[in-house]
Amino acid sequence: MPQEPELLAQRRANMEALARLGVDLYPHEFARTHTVDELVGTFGARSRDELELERIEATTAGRILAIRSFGKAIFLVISDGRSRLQVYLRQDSLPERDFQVARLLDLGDFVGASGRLFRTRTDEFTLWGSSLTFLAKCLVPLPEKWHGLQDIEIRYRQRYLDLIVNPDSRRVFEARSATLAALRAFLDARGYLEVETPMMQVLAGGALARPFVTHHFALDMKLYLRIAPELYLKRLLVGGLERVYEINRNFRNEGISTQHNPEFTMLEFYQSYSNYLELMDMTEQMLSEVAVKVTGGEEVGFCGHRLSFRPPYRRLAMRPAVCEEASRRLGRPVEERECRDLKAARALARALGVPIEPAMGPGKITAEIFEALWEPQLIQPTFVYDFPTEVSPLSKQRPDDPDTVERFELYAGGFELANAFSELNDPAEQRRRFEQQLRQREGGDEEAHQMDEDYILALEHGMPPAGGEGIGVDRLVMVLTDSRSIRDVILFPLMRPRKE
RNA sequence: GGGCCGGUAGCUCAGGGGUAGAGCAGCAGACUUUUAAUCUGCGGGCCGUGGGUUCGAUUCCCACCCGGCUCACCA
Repeated sequence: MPQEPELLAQRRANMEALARLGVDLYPHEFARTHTVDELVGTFGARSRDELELERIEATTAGRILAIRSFGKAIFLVISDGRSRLQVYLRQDSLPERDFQVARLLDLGDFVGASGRLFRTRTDEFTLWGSSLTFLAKCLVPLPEKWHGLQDIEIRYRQRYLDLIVNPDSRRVFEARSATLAALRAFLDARGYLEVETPMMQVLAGGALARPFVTHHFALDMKLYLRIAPELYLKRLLVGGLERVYEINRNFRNEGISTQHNPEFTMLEFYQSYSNYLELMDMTEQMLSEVAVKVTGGEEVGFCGHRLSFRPPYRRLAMRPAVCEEASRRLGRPVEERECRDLKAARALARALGVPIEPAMGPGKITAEIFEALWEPQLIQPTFVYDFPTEVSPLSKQRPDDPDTVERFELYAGGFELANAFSELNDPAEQRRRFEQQLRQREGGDEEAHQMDEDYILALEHGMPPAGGEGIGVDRLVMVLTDSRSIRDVILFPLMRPRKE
């Protein structure tokens, strides 16, 4: 029989001593007149004389983060998660039992206290306790007060500990909430309808990625967790909902990295009678507004850079950008037709040292070259537009150039934040694109798009011209909170379970 | 999946082939305005797991587990 670790046994002993005093260890409620944050916010700036004059009585509660005991007097620091407040307990100011309770407290316990606000000799804003109520026991020792919780694995696995001791972590998730609210406010103000579409789909479409597979017993059918909501949102355009958006989780069965979590939050919005050029302007307005609401300004610090979300953003057409950078690196003029011809594109990739697969066509090769040459240097918000049709099975072609689609991606901080295009609404062309994807799938590309007859049927009923966009919300929050890893902006990122 | 780095007390971290170290936290005592409280004393460890080398391994070697960064795939 393993012995209970000493630190846990000591806390349990304190709890049992409280029980012997007749203390309710887990009372059902506690009525506060103020939260700690309200007390600090409302009265924390009052001078000592003002507090003496006003004699403000208050009842508040929180978790104990520090105990400084002087025998017949005890200072507690309690927190409501937002702010911290010192509570002064002295034997001659409290009922006898309350002081006995105070002596049995451990760091991390929850308590409530009533008393009068004052300032100590050292000018600390403090509640002079006249009663103390035990509210909940913390049976496990918390991380240290001074260094906080550094172990990144525990921060992710036991996020509650991170939130208790690392105020910066809490701020990140407050900023995340503010980001979602700001995105919704922006779209709501423009007449968008927020909708929810299936997360479990018969066919995982709308993006190019490997899906998670599950099974429904009653219907005895295979189901996929969605990799994107796109094709359902566009069915709603067919249904006459002219402006729709969805903020929800996507699931992709791919690698995990500082920029990838298997489940991640995506905003997708679609606007009838719009196109990718309008969406660029709208994206600039949206991100500017969101940045101001979340961080207080259009400029944000990210990984040592100052990113400016003040419009307009730089705009780079993909093939000309590839030619420009390739010319610079190769020391000879590279022409756009080299990006459109398979043999020339292969040669170009080889010359630039960009790895490619035999099955890739010139469009895919061009996109690969672009990412290799440009992505790391796209720190300031930048629109990359006019993608090869080959890599964009759901986008509408340019009227003057069928090899190019009206599509852009927004880069910031060195990675992709958004993807948008004029939506392909011609069912016959959509069928041809799916068929092209099927050929790529047969060529070994697991992520090529599947044929979706039901979606084509929807298009056959007529979809108005429209623009649509997806924004990686986690990545946006990363940029707005200067977080290096996507795991820092997801409360419970996926971790391999611990053994035993 | 490949490469590099890490895992030692509740937390933050040193250390190193021969009894395991510090600070904070904890326990006992003193102290009725402290605030990283202070002072005195005391506990606390499967040194990630399993093998191997060795008289002896927490230390060296191998494998594995968990994590971080990075590359590849992707958003």
